[in-house]
Amino acid sequence: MISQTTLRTQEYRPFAAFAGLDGACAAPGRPGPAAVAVAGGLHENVNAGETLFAEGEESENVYQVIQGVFRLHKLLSDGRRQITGFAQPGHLMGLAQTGGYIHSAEAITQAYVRRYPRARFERMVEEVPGLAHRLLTMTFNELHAAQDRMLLLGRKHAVEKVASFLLEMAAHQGAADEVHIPMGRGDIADYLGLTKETVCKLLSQLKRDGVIAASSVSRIRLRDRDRLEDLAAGDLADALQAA
Amino acid sequence: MISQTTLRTQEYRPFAAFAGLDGACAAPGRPGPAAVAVAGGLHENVNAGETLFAEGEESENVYQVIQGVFRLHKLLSDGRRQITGFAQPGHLMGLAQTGGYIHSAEAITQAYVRRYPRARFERMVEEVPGLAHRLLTMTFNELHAAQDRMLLLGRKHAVEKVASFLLEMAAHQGAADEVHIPMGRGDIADYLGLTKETVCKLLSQLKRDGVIAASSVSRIRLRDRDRLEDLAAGDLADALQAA
DNA sequence: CGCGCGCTTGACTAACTTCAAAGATGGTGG
DNA sequence: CCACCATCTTTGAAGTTAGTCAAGCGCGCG
Repeated sequence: MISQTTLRTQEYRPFAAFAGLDGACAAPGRPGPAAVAVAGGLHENVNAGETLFAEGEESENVYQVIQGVFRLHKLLSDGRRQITGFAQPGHLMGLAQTGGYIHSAEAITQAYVRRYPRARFERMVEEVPGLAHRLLTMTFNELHAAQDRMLLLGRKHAVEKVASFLLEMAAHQGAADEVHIPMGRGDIADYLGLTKETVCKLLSQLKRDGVIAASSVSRIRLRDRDRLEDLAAGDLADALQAA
Repeated sequence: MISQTTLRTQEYRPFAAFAGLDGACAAPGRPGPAAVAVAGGLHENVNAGETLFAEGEESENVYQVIQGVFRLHKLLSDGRRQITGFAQPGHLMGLAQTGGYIHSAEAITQAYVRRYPRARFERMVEEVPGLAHRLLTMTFNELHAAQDRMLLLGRKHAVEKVASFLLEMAAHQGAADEVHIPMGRGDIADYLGLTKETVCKLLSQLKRDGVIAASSVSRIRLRDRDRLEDLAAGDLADALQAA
């Protein structure tokens, strides 16, 4: 059986189903800095590079991304970092079961989020019909994506990881061939379990081989999507020309 | 901030909350091979090495492990394998949202499972009060564990992976110092993103250093749990004696 | 326009894998 | 009950991939 893993990853859109959360509840809540009361939550601004919440911290709020991109990461004590995901508009962040947040959230770009105090969010889940079920669907999809990423982290080679990443980004952006990469090379590396140097070298190699082209550091064009998909799936791993 | 990641992983027990599913529903359903009708599902036997379901297959059933251990894995087309988890008693398997199963399930030991046809399971989730919420909790816990494993796969060194694995197994078995390892070295390797040879060599190294002892291949005694926890957390990575 | 940070590249190194072979283990049948 | 065989585990030597270190480049911001 041919694994469809990579393709499935590309099709996955986290939390798109949650868009309908709006207007479910409109309560006061103390406005934080730069907060604006909006139907169902407090609208807040987060600047690029700012930390929204940190791993281990008491989980007081649930956030939904309105605009911008966040990185979610975990750290080892010596500073090694694993980015467990990027949160794009629609995505919920900070859903901790008990205890503190399970990862940190930092804005990669300037961003807006909607904030729901934890207790209020939980009340909504109890009261709004169908919300628990939608949350369940979203969480399953997250889990599914997490398992694809385990396969990537544990078993894919560096080129395969980079190819998978490019296709995943493309899928999030409507599968156009021109992909915008909002995060830096270090973030990509910590997402794929590589170093920033390795990411650079492999992007350069893909450019040399004509699989991709770059109009700028953060804008990449997928010139040969089939080749990229074969690479991401683990076929043709050695089909690229040597340096 | 010191990451508590590893400790949290150890404390995690998948699907323990689901024990109460019993007796929720008792319907006929065609009995499969060796199937016995039991409150809430069909009781089935699975022999060691048998495949319960395969990645991509139409997801017709949801299973709960009654006895035994399963490995859940995904494959790349050239045979590289990533084990995304081990399912122990209480654990639900085969919860696919739409389309086929997201991974394969194979019995490591002789096992018993309870089978719920998919439609029936979904009806139960709708009808049994609190079940959706319990499922949500379980899925969050799964996701949490998956993110810990991303950190392990992407950023931990080989010794740290093996140490983490031993502690995770110990935590599943009531944290006693004598740990039973039901799976082979190859399974451990495919779970940790290593090769079986590397797993062997590092277990031997841990033995030489007095951190663990082995009365048999599948029975390991944790002699210095503190050291093992430091290793698993990524501290002391180089504190072991060289070969 | 200039400066700084992040990106890129190359040479070297280390960690893990691969390959090969010997050593346990346990299940089966004589 | 023991011997045999297949399979899994263990160990060592050689090979590869990705990481580390170091230096130059270039984009974008002020």
